[in-house]
Amino acid sequence: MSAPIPKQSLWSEIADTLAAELARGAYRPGERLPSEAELARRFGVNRHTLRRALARLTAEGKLFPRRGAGVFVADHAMTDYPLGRRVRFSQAVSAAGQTPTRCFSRIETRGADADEAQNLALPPGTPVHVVEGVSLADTTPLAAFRSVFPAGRFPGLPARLGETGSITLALQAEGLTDYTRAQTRIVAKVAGAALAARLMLAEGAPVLRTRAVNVDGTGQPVEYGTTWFAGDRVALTVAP
Amino acid sequence: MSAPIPKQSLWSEIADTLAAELARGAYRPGERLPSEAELARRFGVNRHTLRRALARLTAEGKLFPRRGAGVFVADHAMTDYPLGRRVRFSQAVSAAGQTPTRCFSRIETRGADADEAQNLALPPGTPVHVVEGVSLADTTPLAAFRSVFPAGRFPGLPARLGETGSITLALQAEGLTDYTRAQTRIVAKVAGAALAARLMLAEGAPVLRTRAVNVDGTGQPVEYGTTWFAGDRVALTVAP
DNA sequence: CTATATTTGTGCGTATGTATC
DNA sequence: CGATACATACGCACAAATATA
Repeated sequence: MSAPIPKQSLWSEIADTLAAELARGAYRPGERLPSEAELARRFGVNRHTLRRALARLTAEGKLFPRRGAGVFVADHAMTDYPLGRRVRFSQAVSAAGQTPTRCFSRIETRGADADEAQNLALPPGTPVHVVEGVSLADTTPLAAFRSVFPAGRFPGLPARLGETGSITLALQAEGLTDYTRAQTRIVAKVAGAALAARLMLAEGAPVLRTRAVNVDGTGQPVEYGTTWFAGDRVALTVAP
Repeated sequence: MSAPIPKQSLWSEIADTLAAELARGAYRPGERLPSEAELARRFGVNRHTLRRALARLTAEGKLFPRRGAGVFVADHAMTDYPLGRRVRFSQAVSAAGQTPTRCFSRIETRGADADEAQNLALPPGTPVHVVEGVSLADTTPLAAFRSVFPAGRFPGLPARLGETGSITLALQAEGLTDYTRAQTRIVAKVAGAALAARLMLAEGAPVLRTRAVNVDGTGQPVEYGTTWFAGDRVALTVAP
């Protein structure tokens, strides 16, 4: 006889069990799970042990806890986001049959820091417009962004942004007819508290961060943009 | 009077404090931190509270705990990985001044599942070769991969892989002179237990997963590959 | 090589805070 | 308002891996 049990940790086994039940469709998306206390009783463990299992499923984007309300099954709708020469957020969301929205949370003008200055090919401290906001599909945040523009070249940009609600249109109004993406760097991060709040994600959820410099027809940098995509709601696609 | 303190959670404040000290360079990469017990005393909190702070820094890839030994400062060397028409892992690692290694952990032939069949444009159940392994820079795992090939077209592939140790060379030996990447989908995930072990990462660490289909000159799929990159060791770059 | 101390990982119990219903 | 449910924090104990004498 033998006991060939690998002996994982308890919370890990429970997480696997629950993940399998979720994959099987035992709970519908949006549905509430039994309370932590009930689940702890069911598995015969302490509530802390069960919470650790839930924490992993939450980080994987499968569950969504709401304090005071319960733990809910996340509703997954993956949006494909093509990463081409031009950025077309609206098209990507529309193609998925959803309504694109863009919301600016901060627009300010200040001196460029070292990183921004380098990427925009400006001396440090040169005035730049900084635009922050969130992109939504219907009511779900897909991405948070921060874009930096040389203020000297686009003096009226902040005003235009308020009027048009679109970066592309605002740049056109400032005389920039065409611009393209020079290079993009993509890294994976986990959401900290601030980012998690902006994207309505759990802390520790995976995030795709892209950094790109857009240039005009002469190769002059006109925008240095960073975008954080919710890892379990967006898939970036690259076509050659 | 007033208490204008936002009153974050204790563990969150501690995590921020430690993150600032790490960013300041208070501990060198590879150095051991004070033990959890000592740090807990320093901040005047329970060990669990401190551990939660460490957990976040670990998930962010800043720390690396070794059971029985201590908690260490992670040594970060970001490798840029260009995502072009052709895959050149060796070149990317060499360009960073490191030695590329590839190690195959499993080579088997079996029937294609639904997903594999669809991406290779084959009927489900058609025999395919499945190759799994890890790519390293020096001794650090950068990526884990799984590639699926139509077995009918490359009957001798498993043997060739053992001989050459290279997928590109093995395909050449099987008569495929040239192939290109059709499309790539990129998503962010968190590492589960199995993946964390293969990449020598902490569970919950962020991971970039790419899925790509490679086609020959006629557009026929010849490889369906999935790669998991360690999120804090690799940056994918996309050039237009 | 063995024994012992140290250090991280897991698990239980209890209590309290805070948001929701 | 009270009841419910998740979030945080403390304390204790032991297991497992490592380091050290």
